[in-house]
Amino acid sequence: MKAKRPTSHQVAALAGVSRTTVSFVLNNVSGINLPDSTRKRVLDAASELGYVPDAAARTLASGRTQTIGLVLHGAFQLEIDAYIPRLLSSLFTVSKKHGFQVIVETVKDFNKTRAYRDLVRGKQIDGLVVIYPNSEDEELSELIDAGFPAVLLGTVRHPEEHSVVQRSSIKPVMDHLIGLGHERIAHITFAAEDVAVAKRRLTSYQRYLQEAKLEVNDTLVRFGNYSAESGYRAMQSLLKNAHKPTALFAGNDTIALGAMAAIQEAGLRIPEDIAVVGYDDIPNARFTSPPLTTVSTPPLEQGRLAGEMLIDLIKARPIAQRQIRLDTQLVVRRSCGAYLKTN
Amino acid sequence: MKAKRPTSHQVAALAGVSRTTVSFVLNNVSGINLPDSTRKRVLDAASELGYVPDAAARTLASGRTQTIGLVLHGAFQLEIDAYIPRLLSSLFTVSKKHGFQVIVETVKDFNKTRAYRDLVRGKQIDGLVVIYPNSEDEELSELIDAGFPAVLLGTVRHPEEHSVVQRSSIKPVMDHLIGLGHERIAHITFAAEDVAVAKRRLTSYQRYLQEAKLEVNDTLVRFGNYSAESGYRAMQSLLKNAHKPTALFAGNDTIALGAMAAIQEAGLRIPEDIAVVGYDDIPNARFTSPPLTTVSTPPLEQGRLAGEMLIDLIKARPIAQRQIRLDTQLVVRRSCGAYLKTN
DNA sequence: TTGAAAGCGCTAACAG
DNA sequence: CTGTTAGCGCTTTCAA
Repeated sequence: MKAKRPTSHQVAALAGVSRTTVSFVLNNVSGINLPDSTRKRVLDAASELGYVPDAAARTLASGRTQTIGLVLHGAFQLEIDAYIPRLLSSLFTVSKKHGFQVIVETVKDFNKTRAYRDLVRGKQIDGLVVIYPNSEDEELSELIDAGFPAVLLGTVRHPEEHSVVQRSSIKPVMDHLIGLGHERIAHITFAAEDVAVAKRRLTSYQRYLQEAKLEVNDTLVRFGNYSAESGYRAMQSLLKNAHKPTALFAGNDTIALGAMAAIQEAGLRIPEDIAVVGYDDIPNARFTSPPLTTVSTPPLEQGRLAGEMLIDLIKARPIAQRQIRLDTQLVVRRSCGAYLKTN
Repeated sequence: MKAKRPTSHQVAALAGVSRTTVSFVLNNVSGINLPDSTRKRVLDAASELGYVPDAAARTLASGRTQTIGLVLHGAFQLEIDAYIPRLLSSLFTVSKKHGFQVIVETVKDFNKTRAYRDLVRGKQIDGLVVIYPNSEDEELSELIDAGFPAVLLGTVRHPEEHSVVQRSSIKPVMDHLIGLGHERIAHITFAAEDVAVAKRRLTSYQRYLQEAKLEVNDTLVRFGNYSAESGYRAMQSLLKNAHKPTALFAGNDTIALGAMAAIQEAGLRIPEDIAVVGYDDIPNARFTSPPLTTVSTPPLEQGRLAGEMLIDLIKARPIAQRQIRLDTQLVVRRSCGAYLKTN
């Protein structure tokens, strides 16, 4: 691509106007009334030359990058968790619709990263979406305090921060399992405790057990690490308990898949011997054997809303609500449910 | 973030040198021998001020963006196919390691898109990775002919084009199924025919059937569309055939998952009634019920190699080979295999 | 070995 | 309503 690209100068020359006018037309600057004829001449000239503005020059001059940064937990989330790609997809779509690019920044360790700083200070992005931010992330707090546009997903850290989160459906899950008569309900988290959402699912699980006067016991809890593999191993470990659980609440569907494999491999039936509930309702959840009971969550909507909120923020438009809470819903399938009632 | 960011000017002032020197030090320009003392003064000044170069200014001046563009088939690939996110992950990782950002461009219709053009002409990227490029994509060909760095994944269009592809393992799959005695083997593609890889899997399937003098019949073929859902429906349709297939070769694992659900829902057993083979060996494949026989493919390696090749291309370094072909391997699990032999 | 200075291509005051 | 012009912050050639 050594070929000289056309510049706004050439477009101006061809259209017989100044570069200013070209800029006005191409950026659709409001408050300027150009005759349609001029406008058309410019547009025609631009398309004839195949003119596309140089992004860097535009950014340098305007201070806007038309790019948003998406920060997530490195390899784990992208390689394994089926929720994230769908979130990404809708974020890409909505961003594109509004003329924004998305830069994805994968972060290994949230506690010692310069990911935000370099992206923000290098003026590469106009705003930030952070998935599952760490509650103690100081750098993020500083950025937000300084007024940098940011939308957090999944975790509410501070009510003033802009966020899109899901309402929890842990209570319906636990009510359902307890209603079926289960008394030894195990839990496998989908991530370590430093991921706030994973931790919250765990503590909610414990709270609802307590409220139902059921056994709250650490021997019924295991920590997964995003992958089906980790769910598989966690379940194997749970099956070694003296008193086996009669039900499992998995931190997410991927964990549940691994756990189901471990259960069936041990010669136990789902749900007759052990009922299983997941979380997220990934597209495959209805195609497991048996189909997985889970909580349906809206990744596409979450991505879209986060993108729209961030863009509003970037454009300094008023935000209706700083915190959007999305509904989630228990979806009962065969992996737990009617079957047990007939026992 | 209204706070004025420090510029190279201020770093220069603090270090008592010129901006040129700052630029030399920060960019590690070779062929310039600066005394370590100067170098250190600059580095110290930069870190004291928290200086991060303005990306746009740097790009404008240097002509380099340090960004690569990744083009894929919109929502479908990202939301559904488990292969893509893993590829992305490794591409992100390797890019980051070499100081490159990644811009993801999702494309709806490869036949009428300006995705490449705007990204390239807007000088937003230094190079391009295209996943499953369309064989007839003229725009892409023009770009490559013009010498723009590009690496294609999954599809070989022209031997001269840089690409990272997988060796096919269709033959081992078909050999295995045929060796087990199957005579009516069905196939569900993972995408429509315009995706070259999907098409190639189909034609290979047909070729090996033919070579084995087995029935090649369009009633045994269905077209899926990435999702498990589409595999599910395709299988339901296959099960309506007068002569049911005794084995299924699914275009990928996600399709296989849906198909397995349809088979089991119809009251049939896997592999006793119908054997199933997938493609990709997604992380969940060993946790299906029964575990899925499939072809293991190396998304992480593919992403890494593509990234490295592209960066070599961008930096005009010599490329060892224009085409990298990765090995794939049949992984036999219970969804087809030993079981049938005992029948 | 270091510094001066000329752009890179665009935007957006400001002037006309 | 349109054109002139001064930067935006950096890289890099050339000269000192």
